[in-house]
Amino acid sequence: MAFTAESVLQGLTAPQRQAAETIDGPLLVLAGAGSGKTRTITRRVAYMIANGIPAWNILAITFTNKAAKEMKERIDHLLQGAGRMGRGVIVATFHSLGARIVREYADVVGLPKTFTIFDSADQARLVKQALKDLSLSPDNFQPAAVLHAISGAKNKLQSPAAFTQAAGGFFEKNVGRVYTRYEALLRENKAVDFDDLLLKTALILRDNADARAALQERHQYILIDEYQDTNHAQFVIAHMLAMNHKNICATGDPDQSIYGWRGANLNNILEFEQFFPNAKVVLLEQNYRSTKVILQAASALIARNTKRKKKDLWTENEAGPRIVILQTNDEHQEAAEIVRRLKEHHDKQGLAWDKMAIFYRVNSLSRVLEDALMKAAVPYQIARGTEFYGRKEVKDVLAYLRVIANPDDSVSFGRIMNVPPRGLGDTSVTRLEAFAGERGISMLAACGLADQIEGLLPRASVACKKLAELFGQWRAAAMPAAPTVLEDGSLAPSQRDAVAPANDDPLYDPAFDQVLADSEEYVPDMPDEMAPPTVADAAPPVPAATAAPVLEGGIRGLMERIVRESGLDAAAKKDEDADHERSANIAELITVAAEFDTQNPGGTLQSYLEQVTLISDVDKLQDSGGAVTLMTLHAAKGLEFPFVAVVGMEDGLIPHARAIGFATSPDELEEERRLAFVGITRAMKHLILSYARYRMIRGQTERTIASQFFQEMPDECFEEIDLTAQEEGLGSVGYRDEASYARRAQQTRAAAVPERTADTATGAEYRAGMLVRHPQFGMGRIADVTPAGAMTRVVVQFQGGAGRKTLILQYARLERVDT
DNA sequence: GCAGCCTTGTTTTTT
DNA sequence: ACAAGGCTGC
Repeated sequence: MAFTAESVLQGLTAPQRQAAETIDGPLLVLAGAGSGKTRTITRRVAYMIANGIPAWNILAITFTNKAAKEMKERIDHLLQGAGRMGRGVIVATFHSLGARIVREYADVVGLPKTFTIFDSADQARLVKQALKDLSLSPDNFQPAAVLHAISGAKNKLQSPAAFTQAAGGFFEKNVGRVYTRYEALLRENKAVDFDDLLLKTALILRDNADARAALQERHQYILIDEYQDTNHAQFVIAHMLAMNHKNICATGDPDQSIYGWRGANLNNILEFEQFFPNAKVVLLEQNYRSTKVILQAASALIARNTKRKKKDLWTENEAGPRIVILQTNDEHQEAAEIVRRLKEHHDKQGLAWDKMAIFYRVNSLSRVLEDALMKAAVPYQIARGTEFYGRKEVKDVLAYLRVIANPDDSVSFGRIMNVPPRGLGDTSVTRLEAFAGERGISMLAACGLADQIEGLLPRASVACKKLAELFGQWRAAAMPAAPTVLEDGSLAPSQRDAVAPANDDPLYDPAFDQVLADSEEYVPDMPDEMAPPTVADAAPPVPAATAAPVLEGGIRGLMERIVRESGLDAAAKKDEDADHERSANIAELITVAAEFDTQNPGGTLQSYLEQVTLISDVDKLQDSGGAVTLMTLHAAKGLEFPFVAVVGMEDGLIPHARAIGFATSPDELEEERRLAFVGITRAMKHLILSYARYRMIRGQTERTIASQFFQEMPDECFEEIDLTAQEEGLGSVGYRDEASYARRAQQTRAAAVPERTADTATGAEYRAGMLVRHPQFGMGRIADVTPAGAMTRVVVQFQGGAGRKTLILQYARLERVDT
């Protein structure tokens, strides 16, 4: 078949075709679950190329690396079949795109090109350090909460100054101080965090006309998938890129927005037409994935939401079997029964293992399932790609690499300074830190000058010098072309504090402005991954990549050398009996690095580190692994399986306790409903929704009640299997007990309160109206109590700046104030 | 300086 | 239940 504009549209339905044909101007594709969205957009890209649009001018943004890789493959496949190459199409995630743009325009934001990307663990470390520097207690300012606030600010493009200015209460004011210090620490380490990849990209595009123009020309046709899950920073990036050529296609489904907690703004998609006037809107409502029964239940559920664009999903598929609602005594019985049913389908119907999946709300539920699968000898894979990179020994090796790539990364250096033990204990580290702080140099640099440090033991001094020397050698081998950032005076921290002219823009950040001023002589170069391929009939629009440092022996060779020369392998071997997995994990890391070398010949150390840092849980999943797939509901987005089981369909899990509370926003409950909707609509034919009457949560067995979402789906979709022994007393709180649902829920919750003495709060002794004292927020009055055993929540109206807060009683350390 | 024990806390979900 | 961080004893 000839490769023509017409041929690539073959087989599309009318609305799909309409979407694929609209390549100029803004386009919104509202694609219902299972409506053939991926098919449509890959064809759309092929259609563009068939119409003569250079592949490298097309940018497709996906949600995960895995989705990016798959889309690339599908496009390649479409174009190769027609004798053309589509390799030049850039497919990236917002974060990987951000990493490349920030790398390319690093000097515009005052960073060396070798900057490090900090992961969540590094971020937590930095926040703790910032709290310490400001003498704020981590008890009153939980690092996770502070980090969340900082992340929220960054997603809204708020600089520390702007955030502090807008801060209302006591807590926020202090978060503002922490944010300021946190940013300074990032800069000292020449590092960025995940949010910075978006924020800095947005700022580069917004504030640097040259960069904006260049990037607009490079990315003339933009396609953004999962648009419902974009946050403000991503929105700004999209707008800045598209504002000139206006060829932007957003695809998504408001009903599948499940990342509100991460700053995703549903309005980005709901109000697309206001942001992009004259936008064409295409609705894909026909579902090709699921049976009528599954679709009916899902549609009924999602219809309860108010924040949505109404869509009527329909299908020509068969009615299919009813959805199984499985009730069991506990999570062990639940897991065993689900595995039994999977096995039955495998053995009797010949359904392959990789056609089945089990979803859960929280990762902690996976353990019991794993046990049951293992016991039944059922092969399974679990979407936890990041877990491997979270292991201590793996992080240690990567920390060495990060210091080699960026010697200013003192967070990584601090991590491995004494790993394996080389006689540098707390005292020596403190001395070194003080010395480095005084001189404004990195920890590694301080190590090199160890003999100048007063009070440092000779033994420690020798160890320091030796370590610094090792890093010198490694750097020379790995970064031949790289200038030593240590000697690069233009990036001195003092630059940050320079006084900038007044500006009343609330988003204005003086530090950013300062670095902009230095960006005149910037000459863009193309990161190699983004460089367009050489195509015979058209020249790439930008010069080829500048020579990257060639790494002898690849990442693998470097890694092997480090592991050997640092003494890591000796240390791992030494206590092999205690922890035999350690050497194995390091070996595995080296194997994966070797794969990277093969796939990315000439790949730089930065590109390797970038890839492992930006990896996501689903990225490692294999399509044809011949294994049952286990993952969270969040990770399941975008996937489909003939057989799906969703476990833990209980109030408190789905919807999660965080979202049920009386005082929490209805928006959160809607997001939980969307999450359930996503889970259900992953199923093509068979679906099990299960709940257990008792479930062990954090070591405590808790009585549960069925998810309230069961009430929202029609009974005729269900077949109920009840494996609980009908016992005396409470009876079973099933999904059907609508009339007495609320009353029973209360009873069950009250009965579920574990045995505790009066001094541990369970809610019984707290009532609305009572005066209480909180160690952090001070005096307040209880507005509401929601009894739920260990999860009992109280809403307290605090006096002073703290305002109204919902607290988990068990953790809140509330104190009654008797009047 | 370091290993092992004990206390403490634990807001899902993730790039 | 489980992990991380602090403390104690060598």
